[in-house]
Amino acid sequence: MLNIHEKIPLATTSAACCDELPALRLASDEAQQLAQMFKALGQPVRLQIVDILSRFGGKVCVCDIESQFDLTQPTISHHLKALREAGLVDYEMRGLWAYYFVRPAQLQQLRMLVGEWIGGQPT
Amino acid sequence: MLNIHEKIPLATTSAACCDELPALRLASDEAQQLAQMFKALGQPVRLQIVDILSRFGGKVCVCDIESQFDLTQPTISHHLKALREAGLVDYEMRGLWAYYFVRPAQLQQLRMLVGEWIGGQPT
DNA sequence: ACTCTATATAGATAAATGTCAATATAGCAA
DNA sequence: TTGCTATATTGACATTTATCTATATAGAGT
Repeated sequence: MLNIHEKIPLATTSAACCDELPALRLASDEAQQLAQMFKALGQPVRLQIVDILSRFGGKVCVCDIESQFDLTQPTISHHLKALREAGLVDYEMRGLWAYYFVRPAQLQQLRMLVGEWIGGQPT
Repeated sequence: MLNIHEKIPLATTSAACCDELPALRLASDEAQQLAQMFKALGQPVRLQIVDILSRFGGKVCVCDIESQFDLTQPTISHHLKALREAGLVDYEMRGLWAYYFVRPAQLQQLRMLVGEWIGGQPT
């Protein structure tokens, strides 16, 4: 039950502050990068794309991804780009086809962070 | 290396489709809910708020959260609302003060999903 | 009853996002 | 070379988002 104002008369406005609450552990740039990964997953279509790639566990042709959604090709391409820029997936060209796959190390980063968060607590 | 068109003459346009790629495992509404959690974490300020609450491991006064950021009170309030609506945090009023805390079960859901994704693969 | 304080809500605004239609790019096939 | 195919890029547009200022709400102290 943390509260900087606890036991300080209500009238007092700016109280000496918060050595109890540790400063941000996530440096701003680190938070930026992690947030970009979460954000990429924070869109149902992209979440499902990552789910497809992860569960298939290999390289999947864009055409197969497209066929799972009722969206235009440019829209899928746009979402794939967002996932690439977040570092969550990568791809490889083979002739005309592009094969996408997840980057497990990046997913691992997310799992580790969330794991640290709930590490101490009972489920 | 999945590709519905593999070994089908290029000229052929609509090929018989994709029984190899399993249908979406994440139902649309499930994806919606999970995506909302990821989206909530996909904003650096909210990510840091959750990090603060998780690492402190208890209930934290809004005033203490505000003091960590260079943002106005309504902006922090707005982000807390987004986290609440995603189900990631909850709060409790005590007099004038609101004490926020994480909901570990929801975080657990995220960790489980990501864990399933990378489960088979080497890190 | 009045005032002060902590938090939430409303309204405004600039910026970012998701989608589509149209076009570009580049490999393959005839 | 000419045309077809898979994917990416561009540009437009409506929606959502992050932020602020101003205001509302409601508990506490006097």
